Amino acid sequence: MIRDARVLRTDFVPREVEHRDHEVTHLSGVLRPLTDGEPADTVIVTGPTGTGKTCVTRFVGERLREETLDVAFQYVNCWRHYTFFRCAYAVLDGMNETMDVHRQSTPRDELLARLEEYDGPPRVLVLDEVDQLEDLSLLYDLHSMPRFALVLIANREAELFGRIGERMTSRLRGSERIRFEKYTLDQLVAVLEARARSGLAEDAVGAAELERIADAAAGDARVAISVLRSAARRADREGNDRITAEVVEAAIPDAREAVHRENLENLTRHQEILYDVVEDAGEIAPGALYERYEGRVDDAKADRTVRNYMQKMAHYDLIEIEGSTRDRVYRHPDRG
DNA sequence: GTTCCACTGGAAGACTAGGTTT
DNA sequence: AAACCTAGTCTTCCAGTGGAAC
Repeated sequence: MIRDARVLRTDFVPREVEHRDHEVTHLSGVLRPLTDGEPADTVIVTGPTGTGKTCVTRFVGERLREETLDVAFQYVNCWRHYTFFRCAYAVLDGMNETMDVHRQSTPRDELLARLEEYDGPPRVLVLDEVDQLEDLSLLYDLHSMPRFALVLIANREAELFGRIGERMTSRLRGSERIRFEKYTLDQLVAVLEARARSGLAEDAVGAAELERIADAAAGDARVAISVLRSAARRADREGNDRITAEVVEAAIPDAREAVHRENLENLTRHQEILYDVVEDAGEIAPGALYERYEGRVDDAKADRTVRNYMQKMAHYDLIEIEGSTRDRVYRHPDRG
């Protein structure tokens, strides 16, 4: 039933992008000067998760490379490389410039100098989830190097500009913006149809089933595609040559669970204990949380550290945070 | 309206791990 | 071997916030 598993991965870049013509044209237009060896403006791409930001950017990058031999394209995920050092290192790594840069004890000045020395072809530098960078001064440095064309991807523009320094804000204010909106139900069905056509056997899934998946995904293509994948796997396992309505229903919680399980595995012992406390309580105030956490370990971290842990877990969607001062509560997402 | 105070999150610095230099 | 780097983690300190109690 599965003809090409790659197509069902959420990071797959299709040959044609569905319902994002305007965004594709806009982004290509901004990067166009690179084909003549001219520098291109910085682009800020914003929109909720699963709206095709990363996909469109990669798509445009691949097409640009097909058209022009002399353009390099590089993608860096700032969630995974969230410090100044790791992000700069990742950029250098993509340029094969890291051989003599050692994993540690390399001052940031040297990393910057090395970036500045770059004299290869113009390079499109995509910084995905750029709002996750904890030190945004790297943007300032990269922005001032004309050999790099920056594409900054963030969920919300306001958050990015809120953290960015004033001098950087004024420089970026004039840069191009591309905003992505959530997919409508019909658009999402079209996305799924395209993936099913090239990834699955013919007639493996019907229109009603795709619509059900699209509906459950609530405008998020990433969720939709991973539900489709797990439905296809499930059908395969059960020896079914069609994705039935029952298989779809069973696959919907699968996708959520898989992400959840993966995130839990990344936690440290202390974070795990905090997660357990919140899970047991369902909902808990900060004071009580810390008290119970302290009772369960004999080497408790400082309260400030616990607050950092909680932020991190909230980021992984493992817990929810509500309220900003005295009304703050931590909550387990499946309850309350 | 005023005061109280539980809580937040930024900043600065100590500490640790892992490397290089002398 | 000792002295000296750096990144990353954690702690300490504290101004600020806004809900709750008066």
